[in-house]
Amino acid sequence: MKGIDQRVEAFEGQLRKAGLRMTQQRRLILRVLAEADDHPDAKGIFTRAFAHDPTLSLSTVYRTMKVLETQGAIERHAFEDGVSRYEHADQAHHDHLIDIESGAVVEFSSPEIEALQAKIAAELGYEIVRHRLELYGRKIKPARRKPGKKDA
Amino acid sequence: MKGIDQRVEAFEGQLRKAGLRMTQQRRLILRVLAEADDHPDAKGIFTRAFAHDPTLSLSTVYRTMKVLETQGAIERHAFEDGVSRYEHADQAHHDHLIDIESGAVVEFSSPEIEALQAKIAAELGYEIVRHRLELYGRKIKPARRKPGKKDA
DNA sequence: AACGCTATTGCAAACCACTTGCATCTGTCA
DNA sequence: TGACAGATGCAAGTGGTTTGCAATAGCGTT
Repeated sequence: MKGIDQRVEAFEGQLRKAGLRMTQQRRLILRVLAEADDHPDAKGIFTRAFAHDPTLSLSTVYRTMKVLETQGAIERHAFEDGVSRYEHADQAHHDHLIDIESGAVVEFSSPEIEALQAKIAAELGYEIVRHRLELYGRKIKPARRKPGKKDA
Repeated sequence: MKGIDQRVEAFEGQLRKAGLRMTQQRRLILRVLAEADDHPDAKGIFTRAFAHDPTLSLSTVYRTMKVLETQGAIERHAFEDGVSRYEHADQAHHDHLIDIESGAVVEFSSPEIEALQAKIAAELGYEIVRHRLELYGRKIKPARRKPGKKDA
């Protein structure tokens, strides 16, 4: 948990520059996001923030998420169930592996895949603007052995 | 445009086997899907089918899509806008490149990427059940030259 | 420190894609 | 041909997200 306040302050400057305001609500939502280590949806963010400010409304959360996304402060993802989930954007690019049993989201990145994507797109006459890569899988139950190398 | 009738017939047998019925509506929707070379959504399918049978209802389309998906006759995709789009499933596995300017969908497949995905998942202790890979890009305007190699 | 302009908020209603309850209709199979 | 269970149409219901509007509150200015 490092640098949450700095992040909020930095974002405040960013907002100001855009002629927007740093309100209590935005500060709160920003904090909730910074403290989250998962990928909460709007309702999840609302619930956590609501605990600190019972006057907050869900629509403000939605509106704030849009502002944050426009400002590039967060990223929005929609996994299989279709609901938008958010994560703060101050991390390196990565894709997601979703555990279809637990719903857990694991992040990963693969320069090789990115390179291949670019190559494929180029061959089709396109340049990639963005992409979406999600793997849906289930945990491999490791063979009951000495925890060395595992088979397939 | 080959084999639409055969496809419909084959699917009829498949339905029967599952204790389901081949209705006029399903026949019609199946035909619309077989004739489609794009990735229409429910409303699009409805519109096309409705032209042939004005008594058809949108809910029947949705219900039919669910049946078709369950039977493995079609695949459902949800691109960025979140609405479900469908395509018949009698083709090889592929992913999609979406032209962000025209909305056109180009299909492609890359065994190399698939292999990398499996490798990455394995390293994280997962086996992939399914995945979603979408590239969003824009057409590269070719340099006005002899169509040889192009710059960046 | 108070002022005013305008962004922002809360609330409720609206939207949109999709689903569902129910009465009716229609494949299917005997 | 008849009966029964599956399928349909319609309208109402869901669930996530957006929006109109009047009230509130940042923030630069005085």
